[in-house]
Amino acid sequence: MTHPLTMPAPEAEVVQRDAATKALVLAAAERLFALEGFQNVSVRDITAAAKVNLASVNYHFGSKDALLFEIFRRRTAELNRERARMLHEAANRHDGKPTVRAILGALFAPPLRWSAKDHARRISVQFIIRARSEGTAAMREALSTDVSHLRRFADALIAARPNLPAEEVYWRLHFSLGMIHNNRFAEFDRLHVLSGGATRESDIEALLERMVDFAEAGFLA
Amino acid sequence: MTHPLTMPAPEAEVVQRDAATKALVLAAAERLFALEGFQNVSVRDITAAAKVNLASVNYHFGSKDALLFEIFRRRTAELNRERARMLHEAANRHDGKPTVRAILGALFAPPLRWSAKDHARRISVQFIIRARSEGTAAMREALSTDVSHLRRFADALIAARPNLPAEEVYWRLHFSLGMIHNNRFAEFDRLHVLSGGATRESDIEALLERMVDFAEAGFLA
DNA sequence: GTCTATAGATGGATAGAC
DNA sequence: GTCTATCCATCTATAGAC
Repeated sequence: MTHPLTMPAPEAEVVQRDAATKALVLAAAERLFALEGFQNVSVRDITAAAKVNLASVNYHFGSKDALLFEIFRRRTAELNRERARMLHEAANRHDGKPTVRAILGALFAPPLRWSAKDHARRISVQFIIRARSEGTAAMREALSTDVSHLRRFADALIAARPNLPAEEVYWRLHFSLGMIHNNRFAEFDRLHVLSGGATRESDIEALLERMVDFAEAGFLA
Repeated sequence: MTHPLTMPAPEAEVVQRDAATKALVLAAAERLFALEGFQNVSVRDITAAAKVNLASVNYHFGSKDALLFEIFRRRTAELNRERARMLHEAANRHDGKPTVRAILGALFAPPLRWSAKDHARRISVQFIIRARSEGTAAMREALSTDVSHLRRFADALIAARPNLPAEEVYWRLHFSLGMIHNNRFAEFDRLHVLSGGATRESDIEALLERMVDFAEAGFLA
């Protein structure tokens, strides 16, 4: 025991460095994948950005694809949990039968609030959106789980609009999801150019209200 | 002249084979890129599918990226032309001031009709959608031109809803574009699973009307 | 214009020393 | 667990024969 007071035990130190390395890799990978695209980022890019060793990706995650999938799994689980929580709360507020507006709020608010300039999950939303089109076979497979999480939203919407054919409700849900999936940085930038700077995505709550207004009108049509 | 009646002149034959090879490459590349993603398709995959020589991509197009860009350029130009034509016709029908519904029809109809099961451009729509998220730097640059083609649609919508702040109109146009961009094969399949088979994208005209209904309601809200 | 062979570069994965 | 060196597969692009 050479430094009993200034240093942790060797085992603890190893565990700490281990966890730190893993977290550094996860953060760097998520960021690079979200910004550059999955196929445009190499393991070398990730480890260089994270300032860790090249071999650490394979050591901690097994492979590049496994790392990608781990990020995907964590973020979609977190997002789905938050959406389900908001839907549950909306149901509680409305005696188990939430309004179309409340359901759409639960669907839109989590990914939109994550997109706020100072939010810790800002980059995660971009990652998730990208995963929908560029994801690996394993990720596309896992998106079936996503369907089961959408089940509750579809059922709630059908209950909220009992006179509408279910098929119609599914299509409108599809349209609403399209509105969300279009919120990539590049699309915001293009819109900013088109509008001559009039659109600012900085006011997330205002954007959320705009989106809910638009989709709600579509559902009540 | 060995076969003057059964064969074209050698020069014509060469030109014909040339044009045929180029067309075969273009078709195979568009298809593979649309289905598998840009980075997941190699020049070898393309030339194998087109049953032409490996070197022909570089001979006819210069590089893999140039081939990709050529497909992108052709298809977006064709799509924008058709949208502009429909918008122009709608303006003519309404004394130069088309309704929100007619404008949305001109925006949605071309890519949706191309998506019909038996349409020659069915795969092109998938290619274009993919280009928006996976495109190269050159393609993203070219999407600025896309902005200028959207100008007319934005202006027409602003004129059709003069009491609405322009910023609001831009956001609603953004939402409407999101509805279109979400029409990837994978998303249709997922919706099909979620709805238990109730949604069939085979009836394109019905889907077009659903989309216009939804977006029009959002614009009139 | 077509085709084969290959140069030249990149990237995922791993062995083995520490 | 970390790190270097390296293997091996894959890919784009091109030279050069036909």
